[in-house]
Amino acid sequence: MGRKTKITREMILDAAYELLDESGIGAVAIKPIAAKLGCSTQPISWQFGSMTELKKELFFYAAGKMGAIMSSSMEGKEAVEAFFISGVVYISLACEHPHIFRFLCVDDPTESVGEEVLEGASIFNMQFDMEAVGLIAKEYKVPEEKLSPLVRDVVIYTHGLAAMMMYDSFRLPRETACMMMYELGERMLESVGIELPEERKKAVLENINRC
Amino acid sequence: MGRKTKITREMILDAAYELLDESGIGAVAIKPIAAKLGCSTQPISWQFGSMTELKKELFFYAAGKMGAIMSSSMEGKEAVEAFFISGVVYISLACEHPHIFRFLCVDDPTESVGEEVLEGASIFNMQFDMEAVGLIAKEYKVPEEKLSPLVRDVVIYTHGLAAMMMYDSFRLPRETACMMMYELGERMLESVGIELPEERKKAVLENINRC
DNA sequence: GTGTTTATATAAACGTGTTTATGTTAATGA
DNA sequence: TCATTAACATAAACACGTTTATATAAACAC
Repeated sequence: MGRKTKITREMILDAAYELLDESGIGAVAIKPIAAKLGCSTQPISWQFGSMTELKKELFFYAAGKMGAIMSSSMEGKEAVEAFFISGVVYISLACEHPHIFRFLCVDDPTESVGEEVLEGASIFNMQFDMEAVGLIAKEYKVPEEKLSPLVRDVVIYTHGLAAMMMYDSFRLPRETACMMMYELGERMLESVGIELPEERKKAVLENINRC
Repeated sequence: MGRKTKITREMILDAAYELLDESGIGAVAIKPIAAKLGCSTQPISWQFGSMTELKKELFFYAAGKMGAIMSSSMEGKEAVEAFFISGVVYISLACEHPHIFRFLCVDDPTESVGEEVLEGASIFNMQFDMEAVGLIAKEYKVPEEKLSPLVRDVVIYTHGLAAMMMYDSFRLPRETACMMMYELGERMLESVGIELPEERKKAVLENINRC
């Protein structure tokens, strides 16, 4: 019983996500959200109680969107290819949606999410990659202990590259950045005897616009 | 003629720097600064005109402090050693003064400094390193074209590692991070035939607390 | 000393964001 | 139909930060 809800949680999160994407987490405030939705601030307060609660949910909302893009991009791909694709998507996110990248992967997660344990933040795509270690190790018969630090290094490198691509203070085309990531990974894998066919590179770099 | 100035520009910048270091750029506001100095907001407004102007100067003020630490740490060192030390200092800054690291090396510089051309930001220690390329290339008789991309990759890796060390969402001891940076650089340099004496490593890692 | 200029205090105006108090509309159940 | 309740609007209270208007205090010039 009661009135039918016109302003849903998802509508609010969508509006908040838009503000985040356009102008950063600092612009995510109750009045701008209300303005975007053409309503008063009441429905928002009513649904989320407080802004910190809204931002907490926004974090998981955005992380979910990112995860979905990651998953769909990697779907059906072979292990090594999937690993590189995750890097391409990561870098592309930083280039095309710097505010979201910052919010998810650079900002202190405890500020938005609180002290809860989370698998987000800079460790964001780390899960993807740690899964990848097992798969690649099995496929190419390389001991995990040898492969793991290399993958870790590629992840760190990718994170650094992506962070540099934000707000293009680095002035580097996205394709070049993805290429750099790929080539570093290639060298790393070659050092443990994993050779990659040349057409793989093309297949990976085709995913540059998946974002 | 006129009254003697009690609240100098430097006192204000110092207070702002403290707030930045303690609680991030969001805490750098005129009232907290005034509170720290035990004065009204008037001297601050009077000296800087506006807060954006103050933050602009704060950027260069903080960058100068960082540069001084860098320089003094690298002073008198051999080229390769100096290169690695700059990385150690960079990572240490991220660990010990995350808010300052973020402000200088991660945040969008155009937001604090405006559209002015600057050598700061993520390209921050890049100058140091690009100087280093020339010196190392000369010393070890390696063509700069071969060395340059490697150094660039180490810089990117170091940036990623440092960014991950902020707010210790990565939960890695600083020493370990510095070691990782060193070892990656070592491998890179070895790939172009530059061998490093073992005692170098110790000398570099001794600089871990220079911050 | 008097006046002028510079540096500061006091205090208010203004904007913006959060939260809450109160009232109103719309749906449901009896 | 009427009471109840959920969903919303209106609007105010409050906190904070920035900026500005006005007054006061200190240095110096004469």
